Amino acid sequence: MIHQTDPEKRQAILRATIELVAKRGFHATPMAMIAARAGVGAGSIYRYFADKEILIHETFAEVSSRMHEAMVDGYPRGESIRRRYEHFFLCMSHFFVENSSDFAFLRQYFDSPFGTALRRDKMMEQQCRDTDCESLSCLIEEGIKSGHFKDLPPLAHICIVFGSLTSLARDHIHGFLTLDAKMIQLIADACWDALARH
Amino acid sequence: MIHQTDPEKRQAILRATIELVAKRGFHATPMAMIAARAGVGAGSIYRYFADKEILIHETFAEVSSRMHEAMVDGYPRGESIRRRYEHFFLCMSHFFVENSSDFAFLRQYFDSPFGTALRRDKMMEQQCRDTDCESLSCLIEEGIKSGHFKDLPPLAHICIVFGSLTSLARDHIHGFLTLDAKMIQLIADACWDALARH
DNA sequence: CGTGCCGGAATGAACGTTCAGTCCGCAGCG
DNA sequence: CGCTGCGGACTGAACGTTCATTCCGGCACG
Repeated sequence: MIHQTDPEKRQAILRATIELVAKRGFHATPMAMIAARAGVGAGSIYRYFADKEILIHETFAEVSSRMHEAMVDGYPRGESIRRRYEHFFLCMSHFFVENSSDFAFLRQYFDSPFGTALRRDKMMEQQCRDTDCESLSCLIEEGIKSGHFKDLPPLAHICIVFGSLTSLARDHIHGFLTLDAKMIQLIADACWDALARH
Repeated sequence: MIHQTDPEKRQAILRATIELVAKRGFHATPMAMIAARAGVGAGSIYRYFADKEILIHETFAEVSSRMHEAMVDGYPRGESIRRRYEHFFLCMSHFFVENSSDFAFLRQYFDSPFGTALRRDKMMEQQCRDTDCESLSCLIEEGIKSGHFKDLPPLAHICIVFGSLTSLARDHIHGFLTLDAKMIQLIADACWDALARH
């Protein structure tokens, strides 16, 4: 059994994992490097995580939950669908821009055959478990039913929003364009046009 | 110096690399496995590629050029901007759906810190070298200048189209939705709404 | 019978994981 | 209050494995 005696040390390991995997990719970050960056001995990681794979999965869980928090915080419950859509779009953009390591880690995680199908489901599940359904997918289903949105599979709408957003965030991080508040708003409007009936 | 005595063997190695990296990820496909799948000895790979990194880069070049071909084939030169946009969208969708291993390989390549900045530039460059500029980015610049498209950075438009499309292709391959011809057309229309002024 | 490509065993480096020893804080005793 | 002994978290050198790369005996072809 693993005793997690020092939560700070655990956090340090998680943070080191995020930063290194984000910058170097999973296959190029040895455990020893993570340990060095976290300021712990190589063996100590195994006090907190059974092996490398579990470390990666738990790191994902941590990032995912932090992102979920950011999304739910300040959700304009009960307001118009357009405003709620904008909340999601702006929150995600800001989260990705502000936490670029988290973002890069997530991309690595999802696109390596580490987190395929299963994990995406889990993420959706997690967000939909809320009693008031404060998730993008619920918003989209609502929009389709109410006739605000085009009659496409909900997942197609999600792909348009998420796909655009993550591509933009990536290029922002690589320095190819600048996602300031004004730009984010313009792009949110553009993506809205893709979703909306006209 | 490397003598490439047998072009067929070289192709077999490239194909094996694409399929294995697509399915298992780069860090989980040893050279020995590639050799076995290609039906050659472990040492023979080094007759064609100096090391693993070069093998990956050249595999990317091969996939990239095949994709470029598919894109240029049947380009409706001189027709309306809408029709040319649709050509790109439909070609890419079909290419990704038909060549799902190529697609998965490309995603792995771009999102691992293998092909960051540099490679994306190269891809754009390659497409723009054509005298008639049969590339999506040129199309978009034309659309912005002519007032058909919103006044955003061209790269933002590209992110919306590429990002949506690649997310959709991924979910199609994972079986979460079905990209048939009709669906692709609907989504091309939706993305057009994101690009277009209204 | 020579020549040069080929395969796959051999090699050495690098990695994940382990474990014997170290260190630290505390409890109990003098 | 100080000294000592103890428990367990921590360390990092060592281990066994895996992998990229090399090397050489054999084989096919001329």
